[in-house]
Amino acid sequence: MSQNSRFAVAVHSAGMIAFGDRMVVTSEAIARSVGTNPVVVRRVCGMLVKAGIVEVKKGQNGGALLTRPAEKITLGEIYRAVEQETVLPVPELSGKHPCAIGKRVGPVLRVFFGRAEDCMLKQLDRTRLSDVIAAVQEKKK
Amino acid sequence: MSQNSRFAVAVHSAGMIAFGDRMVVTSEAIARSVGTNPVVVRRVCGMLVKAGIVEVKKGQNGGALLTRPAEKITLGEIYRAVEQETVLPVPELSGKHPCAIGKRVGPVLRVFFGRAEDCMLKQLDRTRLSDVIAAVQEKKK
DNA sequence: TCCAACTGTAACTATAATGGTTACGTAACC
DNA sequence: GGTTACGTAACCATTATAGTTACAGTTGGA
Repeated sequence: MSQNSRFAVAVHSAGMIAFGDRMVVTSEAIARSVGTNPVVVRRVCGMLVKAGIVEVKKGQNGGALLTRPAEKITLGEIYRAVEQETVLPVPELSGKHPCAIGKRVGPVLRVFFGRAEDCMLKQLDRTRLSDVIAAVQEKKK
Repeated sequence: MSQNSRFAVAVHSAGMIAFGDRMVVTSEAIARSVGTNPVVVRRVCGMLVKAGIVEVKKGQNGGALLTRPAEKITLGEIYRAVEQETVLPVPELSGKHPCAIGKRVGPVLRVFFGRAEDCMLKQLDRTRLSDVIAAVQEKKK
């Protein structure tokens, strides 16, 4: 798995935390549900903490807790919390570049690619964590 | 550069080919403009050929040619030609998974993530190769 | 007909991002 | 104080990708 599954882990984790309605959830329990290692979960949750999405209590009976109800958390927020790289990267070309036209292309592509990525993010912003949870429960019955 | 710049290379290449209005363009010339290696360009162009976007003539005076005017080629088409992986991957979890809830999450995430990605692709479909070329020329003056 | 110019592709290397794992220091609760 | 859980560093394995070299095959022109 070289592919980036941080976002998926983050959403899954946040969902689990929301599930534990007011109860703190340990990284170990989340890891079990996600199917990964507690350290991986803690890494991701650390980013969610920095973004103000979850709180973490240390020590005995410690674990994670959402800072807000799941209705007020969007997937876009979570995405931005754990990813900073662009999805459609345009490589920086080395300073001394011979082709005059080639030099202009990069910035232009960044504009167009950026617009496309914005569309994706807008859709993620429209989706709330509670929507995900609802869909999972829907499937349950 | 471990990041995926195939799409950027593909669009840049297609743009160059369009520039050579009816003239074939060699992989070497494209590579110079893109700032990469001719083999990399040929690899990407091969995918564009498979997608029916460009034609390639071998042999002396060989090179690439668009199969259609740039107005009829969208960035979405080019994207699909060179990328198949999803942008927001959800890891497949190993068959025997203990958590019943966890097992349901993956498919749900794929649906929501897929919607977001569709938005991105729709925007790319709205953008034509000619738009990119125009923007580059715009910048020129 | 032969040669020069291109492409297609295989093979190999280097790089970088990521996930998994172990280990250990630290904080909090009983 | 001991147990529980987090935070983080450190390291390894895996994987995707770009870059590069090499070479066979094709094509057009001298």
